[in-house]
Amino acid sequence: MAEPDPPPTTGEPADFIREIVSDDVRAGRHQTVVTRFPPEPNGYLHVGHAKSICLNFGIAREFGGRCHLRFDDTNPLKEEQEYIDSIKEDVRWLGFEWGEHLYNASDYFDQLYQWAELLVGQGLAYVDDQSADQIRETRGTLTEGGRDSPYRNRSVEENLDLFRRMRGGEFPDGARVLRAKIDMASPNINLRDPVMYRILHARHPMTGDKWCVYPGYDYAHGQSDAIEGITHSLCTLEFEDHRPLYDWFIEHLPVPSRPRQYEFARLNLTYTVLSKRFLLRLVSEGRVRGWDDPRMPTISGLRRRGFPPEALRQFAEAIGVAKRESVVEYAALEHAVRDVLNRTAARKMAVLRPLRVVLTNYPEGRTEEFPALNNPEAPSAGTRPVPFSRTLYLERDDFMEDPPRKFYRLAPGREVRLRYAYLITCQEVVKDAAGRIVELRCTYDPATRGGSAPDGRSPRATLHWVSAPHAVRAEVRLYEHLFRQADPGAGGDLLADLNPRSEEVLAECQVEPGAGRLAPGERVQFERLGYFCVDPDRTATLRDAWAKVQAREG
RNA sequence: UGGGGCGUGGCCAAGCGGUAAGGCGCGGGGCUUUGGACCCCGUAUACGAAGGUUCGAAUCCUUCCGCCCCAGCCA
Repeated sequence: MAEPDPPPTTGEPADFIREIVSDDVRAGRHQTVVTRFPPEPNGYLHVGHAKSICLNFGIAREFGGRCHLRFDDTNPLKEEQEYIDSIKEDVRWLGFEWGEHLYNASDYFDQLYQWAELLVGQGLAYVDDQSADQIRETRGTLTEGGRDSPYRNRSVEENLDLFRRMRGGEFPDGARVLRAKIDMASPNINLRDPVMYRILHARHPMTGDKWCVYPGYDYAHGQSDAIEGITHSLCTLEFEDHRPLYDWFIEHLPVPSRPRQYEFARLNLTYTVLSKRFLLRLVSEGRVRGWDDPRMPTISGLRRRGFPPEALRQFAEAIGVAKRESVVEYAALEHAVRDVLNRTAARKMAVLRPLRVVLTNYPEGRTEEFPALNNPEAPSAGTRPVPFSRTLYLERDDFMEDPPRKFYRLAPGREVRLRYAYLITCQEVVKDAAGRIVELRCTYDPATRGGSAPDGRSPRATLHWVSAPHAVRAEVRLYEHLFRQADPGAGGDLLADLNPRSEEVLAECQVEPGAGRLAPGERVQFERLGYFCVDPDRTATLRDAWAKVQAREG
């Protein structure tokens, strides 16, 4: 569910980009602010993209402008329809809408081609017959300029002829490229006659077999921005060096508008890798179950994990936007998730590692129900009846035969409160032949119905529980970081840092009956355990599939 | 050693010459039928370093140091 739009921000701009936009608006440089989110459909979106989406759509919303969703589909070798579909779904899920402003760089291939011919006609672009290797060798190094291609000074006529024949499919892949004629001696490598078009006899998801020459990012991106009337083209830091080139094309072409590029630092998260290339590898090698595996930092993975879209937006706002490279602690993301879930997730009781408890003085066959708060943070959420009986399940972790100093929970001879029910006292520990605890025999105090004692005594601990005969068996999956290192790959090998215990499956859990009626995707808090989400993609029996969102405590 | 950026507490991040916001985390206390949440309090004489300008500098100048990005017919 998309949340309603947050109220427009007022007051001072929250970051340097909003400050720029704000100044532009105040100075009257634009009548409408237009931004764009330009993903390449070569993989699924991840939290890093969420930051960019929140920035671009957020600014558009705050300034009463609009944000386009534009697929940067200039490389048919890597792009697929599946990715296009997932990207749209993820952006919508995050709570943003592009309306009719859905575009593709490929929508502009005709225009881009015409402008390329225009540049050729002005002597500002030429066809180079050198191989990729030769171009690399003559590009120079970081400290020395490059050398002109022997084809650099062909006549306009010859260039035009060659370029048209490239388009016509006369040459094989890699035979020739179209290059912008700028400056082979530039200290900025991006200006050393960058490649504008390459020959690629490949079928494109949108244009099919219409083209066999495709524009590169540098040539396509800025012009696409100009065509769409983008006012502020926001991208990450690594494109800072490309800005002079971005501007060069804009200045030398009869484009309909004058967009400006601004760069900000991409998101880095501890215990996480945000590289589409690597995430693709995890998926293709089967190290995870798919792009939407709950352990993946993809938006679809986080969604399946149970992270609410509001939490991602809140997170994006909390971390800010700046130019300095930084690594945000995963705890900041978790905080946002807990903050949202604490006030929205319904509470349920579930026992992950059941320990049978028999209340020896509770009548056999008797059942009663206690009203339990659905959400203490939101009284309006009401209550639900939870069945109680003589035989219960308690969490094994909540009992210790020989409790250490600060352990407040159940122990032999000790009294604790069962949430919403009674105070009980452990009288006897039953073990099997192997010495393993199999059952606890306790007594309850009938006078403490509801959980409070008339004499005012109050146990240190309140435990969650489930009535054995009423419980629903469930599989619960607990998740940890995908990587065991805060900075995965620091040692040179990302795969070596994968956390072998990133997923733990508990098949014998017992949950209160109401938990069996939850809808797929619904998020709940199992009291004292953490937040969980009904896994929508699991087996037919929805109730036996849960994914852990947050562990409350180690 | 070319070019482009960046350096404020453990992690993010405000600050735009007038004497260091906020969030996360952490520590302490309160409250509590979730050891949760919530509420208090604490957590940078200090802003990469050194000089300089100024009544006054994290904010201006100089030099130095450190880190990141760029040599795809990827984006």
